Amino acid sequence: MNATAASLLGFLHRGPASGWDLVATAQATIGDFWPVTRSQVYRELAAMEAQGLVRAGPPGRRDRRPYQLTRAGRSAFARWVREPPGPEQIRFPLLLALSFGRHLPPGRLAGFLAEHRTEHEARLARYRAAQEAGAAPDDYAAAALAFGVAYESAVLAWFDQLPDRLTGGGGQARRASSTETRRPSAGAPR
Amino acid sequence: MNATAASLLGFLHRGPASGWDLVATAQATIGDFWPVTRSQVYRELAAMEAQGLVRAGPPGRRDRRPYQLTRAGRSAFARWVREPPGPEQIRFPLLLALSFGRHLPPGRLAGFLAEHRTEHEARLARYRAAQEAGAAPDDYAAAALAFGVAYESAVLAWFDQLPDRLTGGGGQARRASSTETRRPSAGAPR
DNA sequence: CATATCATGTAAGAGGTTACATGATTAC
DNA sequence: GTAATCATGTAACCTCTTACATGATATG
Repeated sequence: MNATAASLLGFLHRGPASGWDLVATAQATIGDFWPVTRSQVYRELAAMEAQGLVRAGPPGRRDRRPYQLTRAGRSAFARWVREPPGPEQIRFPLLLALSFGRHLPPGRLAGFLAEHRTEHEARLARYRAAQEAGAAPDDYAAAALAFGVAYESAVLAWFDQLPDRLTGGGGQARRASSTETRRPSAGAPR
Repeated sequence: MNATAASLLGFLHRGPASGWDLVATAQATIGDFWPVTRSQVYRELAAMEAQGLVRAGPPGRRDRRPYQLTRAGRSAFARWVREPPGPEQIRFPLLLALSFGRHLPPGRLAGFLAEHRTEHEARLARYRAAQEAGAAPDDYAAAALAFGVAYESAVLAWFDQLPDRLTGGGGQARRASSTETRRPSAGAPR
């Protein structure tokens, strides 16, 4: 039982849902730390139906095919959720680029960093907004959201403590003094 | 050109190396944010040799097969490293378990959290030790290491701000506080 | 001479991504 | 009627993981 499939079983505890629904639910609730694609959902649903973990109920409007938990599915989920979760898997291409920074032309790395910083800033804003809107339905979701905030905050703080040499760009040109007219591109001021 | 293969090309800039060497180098330098397995290394080396990006030099002791960069390999790497790095991929089973916390028996989630916290504590200690030992050969590696410290610190801080209801749970609570006699209701809220 | 370490690889499969392909219904 | 959205699925491919299999050389 893989975690993606198990998560679908978890969502089905709320009631019958179609593949389409499950994609939406997954994206909204666990998408930030456990990406799930349409392809996977339909594949896992088919596999789990074959295993008797879910059952397609009466078809709805359009081509809607709502699935519901079977007793076997319920217990498969219960078994899965009690197992100790594995370590997190991280793959961070930006750090890879950073590691090979010596092979990058001047300013290029600074550009990469600036782009990613912007991205993380946006994500933090999104999480904060969700927090303030009270979007989390329970303490568990709230804790997961808090993780997002903690993570993005840490990433931003990390960006901001990087030496100017890496973020300020222009190769040997470090620390253009108070007159910052030199670099129009990505090494944006914060 | 995938990032794993490209990284191997990157390492080969330091001089010829065997698959074995490259596994060790990769684990030591990028392993924390870009895991690389033996299997991948040998496969990618074979593939890159077929593409003319690397060439096996004269065999060494034992069955050692040192590879070196070709000019094509050098330029393939140069092309790769200039491309904007993609977004980080994170998969965090603990957060998944947390999200489904309502389906966990009391105390179980607390146990998971405690185990992971210990793990992250150890990693932070390792990174801090590496920093203090001056293990980073250059500013780039130092920045990557700093990321590790920032990340692990944030994770620990997150653990420590979780509501008692989640961490204080039933069974194997870490950090048993002075009032650990009450029956916790970890699985109960809403 | 036995054990640890160095060293290379293959096989099988799981899991994930991207693109392709199709059709039904609703809203304008 | 036409565009947007809902809805399902397939195909191909890439990447990564795990386990298997083998042998050479150092070290004690």
